[in-house]
Amino acid sequence: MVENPDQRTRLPTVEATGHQGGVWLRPARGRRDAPLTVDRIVGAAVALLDEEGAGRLTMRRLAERLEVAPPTLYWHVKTKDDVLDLAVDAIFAEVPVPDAGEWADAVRDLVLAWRATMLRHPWSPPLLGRPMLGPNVLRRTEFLQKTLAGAGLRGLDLAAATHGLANFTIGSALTQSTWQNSDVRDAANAHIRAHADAYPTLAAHDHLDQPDWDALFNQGLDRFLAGLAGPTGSP
Amino acid sequence: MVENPDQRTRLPTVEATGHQGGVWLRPARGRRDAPLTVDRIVGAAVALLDEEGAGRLTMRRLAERLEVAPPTLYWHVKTKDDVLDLAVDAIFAEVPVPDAGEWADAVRDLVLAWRATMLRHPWSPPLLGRPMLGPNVLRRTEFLQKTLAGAGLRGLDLAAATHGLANFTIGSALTQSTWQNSDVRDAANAHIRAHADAYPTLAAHDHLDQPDWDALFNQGLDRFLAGLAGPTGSP
DNA sequence: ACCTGAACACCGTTCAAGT
DNA sequence: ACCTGAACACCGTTCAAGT
Repeated sequence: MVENPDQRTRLPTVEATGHQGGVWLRPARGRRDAPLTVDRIVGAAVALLDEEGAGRLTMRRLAERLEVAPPTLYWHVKTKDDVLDLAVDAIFAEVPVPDAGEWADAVRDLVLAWRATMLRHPWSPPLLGRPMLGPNVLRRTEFLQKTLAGAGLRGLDLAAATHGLANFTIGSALTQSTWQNSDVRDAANAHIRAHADAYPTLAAHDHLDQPDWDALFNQGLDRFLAGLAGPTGSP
Repeated sequence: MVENPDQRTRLPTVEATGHQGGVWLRPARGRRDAPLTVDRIVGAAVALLDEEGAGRLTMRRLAERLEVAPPTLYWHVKTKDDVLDLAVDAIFAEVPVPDAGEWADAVRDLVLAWRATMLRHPWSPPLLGRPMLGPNVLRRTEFLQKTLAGAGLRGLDLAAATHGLANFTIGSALTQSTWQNSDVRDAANAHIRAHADAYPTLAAHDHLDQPDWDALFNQGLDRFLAGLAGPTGSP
């Protein structure tokens, strides 16, 4: 896109610097737009992941999108894995931290928003197997555990509730993000129907072709929350 | 490992074929061991994944382990993704399908074995985001749903129970496989303690440094099963 | 039918060099 | 301080060719 890059290496005569448009028209290479920052890299990574999926995120393609040479990224970021970790944490900034209020409502709001964010970025659930220690994730996990502690949970009950809610939510998002692609879902359903002799129950209930994933998740969440107020928990 | 491969390309004289050890000592190239099969490829892939993790599974390294040239794999298998899908299904053959009996016991046995298998192969949980349609996975999912249906669950209750159990189990395995590496866990804990002002609850409860992941999972599972016999479910 | 060498179009990352 | 070209050591996969 730089039409005559050699121009830059010539001695700076008045001709080259002052006339025919001058500095303003000559493409400044490097900092074309804003200067490159970690935030811009992460933003471009999230956009690339949203548009094309995890398999297409490449340091080279990311650099191209930022109009920068690939090695440039490594001045701002240590490895590609760093970019992925930052991208995961970045999307959780979209999850609103609820106001204090009835504990069960606050927990429900947080979990539902958490799930919605993962489903909006379906490349994210498979990445949650890496240590999530970014500020956005930790702040929301802190809120979850604090709210449950405020409801009276202690010790093992508290740990089981916090991890249980997170794990159920993550697992649900992982499953749903797999089957929400209608081509994949239809092929899966056809496969199960074709082997209805081996999988009669799955075939009869269209196990992988749920009409309402939201209702499924909500029922699980309701039961989980009801269980927290149950025999062992004490709120 | 072939000391003099050129020997093979010479005209077959008596000298080359019959003497000095002859066929038996001359390395037969290609089918050195058993002939290559999809099963042997998948077995080698699982071994490689167990020993070195997902990041080190490469078609080239897999071929090397099987003493075969890399393109050879592509006669038996279509893509690397196929190998991954087959590897995931292969490990679930380790999960025993319980005998019929008390439905809650059967479900518990299946889920606990499922979880144990994933934790024995910690590379597997992050791969569960791909369509799992292998016979081992489907047979066990069929058993789970059939057992829950036998307990009287129907419609949304049945779907929510089947997916809920699977999702909770998958999510738990994903989380635990991340934090069971003690180096990662210690670093995470140090990080949270260092920011105890921002994450007071997490820091106070050592959120990521659970002494007993099994107890955590068991409590969640117990509550889930209890909920199935509760207000909405009818068994 | 089954296997291979050579090659293609990529990767992530390093490093000396530019400005 | 920030960016680049060239290069290294890899990838997954294809294909014509061997046996």
